[in-house]
Amino acid sequence: MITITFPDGNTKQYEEGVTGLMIAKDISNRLAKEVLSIGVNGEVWDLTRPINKDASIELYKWEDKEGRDTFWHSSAHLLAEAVEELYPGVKFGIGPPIENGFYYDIDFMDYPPLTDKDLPKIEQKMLELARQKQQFVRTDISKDEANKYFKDKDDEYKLDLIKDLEDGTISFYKQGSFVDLCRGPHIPDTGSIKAIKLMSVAGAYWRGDEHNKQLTRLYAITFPKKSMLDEYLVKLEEAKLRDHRKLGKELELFTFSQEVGIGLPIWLPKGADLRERLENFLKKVQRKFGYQQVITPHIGNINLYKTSGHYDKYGADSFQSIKTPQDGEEFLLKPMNCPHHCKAYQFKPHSYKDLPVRFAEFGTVYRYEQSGELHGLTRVRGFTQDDAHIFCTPDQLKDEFKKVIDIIFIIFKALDFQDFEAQISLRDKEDRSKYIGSDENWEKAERAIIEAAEEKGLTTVTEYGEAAFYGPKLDFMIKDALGRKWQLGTIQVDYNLPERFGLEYTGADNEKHRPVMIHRAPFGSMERFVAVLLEHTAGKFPLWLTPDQVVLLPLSEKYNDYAHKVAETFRENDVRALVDDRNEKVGKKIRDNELKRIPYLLIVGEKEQEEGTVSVRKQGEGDQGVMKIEDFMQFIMEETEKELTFAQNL
RNA sequence: GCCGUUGUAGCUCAGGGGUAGAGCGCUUCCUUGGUAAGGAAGAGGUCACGAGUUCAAUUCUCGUCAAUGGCUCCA
Repeated sequence: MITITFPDGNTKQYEEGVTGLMIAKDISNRLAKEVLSIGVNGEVWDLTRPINKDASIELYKWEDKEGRDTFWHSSAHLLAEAVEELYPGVKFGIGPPIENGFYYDIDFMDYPPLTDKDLPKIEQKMLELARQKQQFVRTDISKDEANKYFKDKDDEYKLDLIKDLEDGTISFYKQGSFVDLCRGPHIPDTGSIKAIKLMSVAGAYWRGDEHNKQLTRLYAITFPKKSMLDEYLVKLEEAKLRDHRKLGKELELFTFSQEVGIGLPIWLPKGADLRERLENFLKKVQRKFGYQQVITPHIGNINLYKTSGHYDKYGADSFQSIKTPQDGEEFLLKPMNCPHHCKAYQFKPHSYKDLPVRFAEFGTVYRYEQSGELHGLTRVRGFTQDDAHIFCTPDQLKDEFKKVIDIIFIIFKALDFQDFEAQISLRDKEDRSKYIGSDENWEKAERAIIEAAEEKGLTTVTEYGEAAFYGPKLDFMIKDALGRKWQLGTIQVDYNLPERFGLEYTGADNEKHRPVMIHRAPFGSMERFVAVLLEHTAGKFPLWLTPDQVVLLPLSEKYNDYAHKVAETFRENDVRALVDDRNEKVGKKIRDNELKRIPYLLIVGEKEQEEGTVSVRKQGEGDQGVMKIEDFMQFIMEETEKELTFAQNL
């Protein structure tokens, strides 16, 4: 007998060789139907794999990520089986579960390129195979046997994978006619896969390396119930309604023009208005934190970027230099603000007593992003960073870093971004050639970030190879409506540019010292931030941010003058008000302005005109009754003020 | 940059080898209204661009450009 310990601490005796499925059945038949995999001493196992020793276990269902991953991973095998039947001779790469479903990378060899039209056929095949309730059977296998199997199959991708595996840890899984190299685990059989949707086909380089062959990646999702698939598809449709590109158009915030150039956003009046308000908000916060605004040019002499190292790193893949009538004179559109700010720092000698010096600028930069990477406002070629550079002594570094984290928290709280991920981005462990500066400086910088994040109690993930070329970063990632992660706020520690530019301050010892630099941008860029904000709010901005706070709806043309007069009074008091004086019925005006996400609609007719009132209608909540003009103005000013001070005093 | 998809009116989209359609929006007129779409008329399109096939191409083929879902990249 062995002892099985459950998550709640209870234990129970079982025969040696008991399986997860048997334990689940022992608890209840219903659980046995729902369970997908089992955690055995922290490892996820098949439900059919015998447990031969005492163990702590946890049963995973659909609600658990481990359960879903097992389900989707098994679905990936099912996809592969279907594809192999329909396209004999294809070769398989990898097929992992992802956040929403799974994919499989497949080399379709000489078959014509797969298109969307081929997907339903594969779906049908999968359903047909699933209904056969094929069991997933695990076999432990030696490295030699594994190699032989895939050599016979002539599958260089699997052979490539086996190369990195240790003998004795290799297993195969078989379901139906399909055998795959796989660590597992899997669900007991394909019968529980009831709903299947192939989402899209994409190209993906083998092992994510663009020098390797591009395989065909099939994205798909499956569910144990048909209704769950339907729900998922509805949710997807709803997410698309929050797409910032759609909302940006609808709300007239920004646009693009091929004639201006791809990836170069044009901010329309309402968008510019919104952006200005965000900028002013941050400026106020930064003033409190001791920042000073500077303004620097959009271009800089090419030599500036040779000094900084940007030209060496990115020159070839950038917008090319701007020439002047003067021979040999070249300028670059600035890809970053830091070199300019270094020069601002050097305008006069600094004493240690001056530090930290904090230079802030909404600096517009230009980067030649690959055309396939451009994406709405989140990835563009010209954008404005809410940039600042802090020049401080090494002693001040950690404190300064922590203060920047505070600023980012203020912003995230003010705009209700609760679901973010803090990522520490360090150097690539293997390839140091991508970076400038000494190991010693890098280690110092990396340590400072790790410690500051820890002391702030941040939960972080660490990514190697994600650092900037001059220093490590702490990045704040937020998801868009479709769950794609975007980097917004970033804080970077840099010992290298101060060295390259020869920055100095005089210490208490009357000797010259080198300051440390912090690069930071809490929004990241105005473009990306507004995009993510749009998706989070679905275009319903808080009162203090929204371009139009109030629209007056005269009941008929007779009351247009009254409406305009009221709106004018509002505007004189900084309440952003418009009049919808179209020759339409009030129901129509309400509908149109609700769709434009105007927070307050004020209906005015005969009664209101006579009494000096407005009939208030709140977005999404309907009629709020009648108020005196002054009372409403007072009310909305207070609401706005309340939001703003709340935001700024966080 | 690579793989897939898409490109028709300002917007959302239908259509299809014989040079174009709807709804919304816009203009004008009627209507002057009480909390999510009042009515009528009208203007508006080199069917992304370039080549090829054809008596004839917006439609078929190829190329280019752009958008889009991914991959790679991202100072």
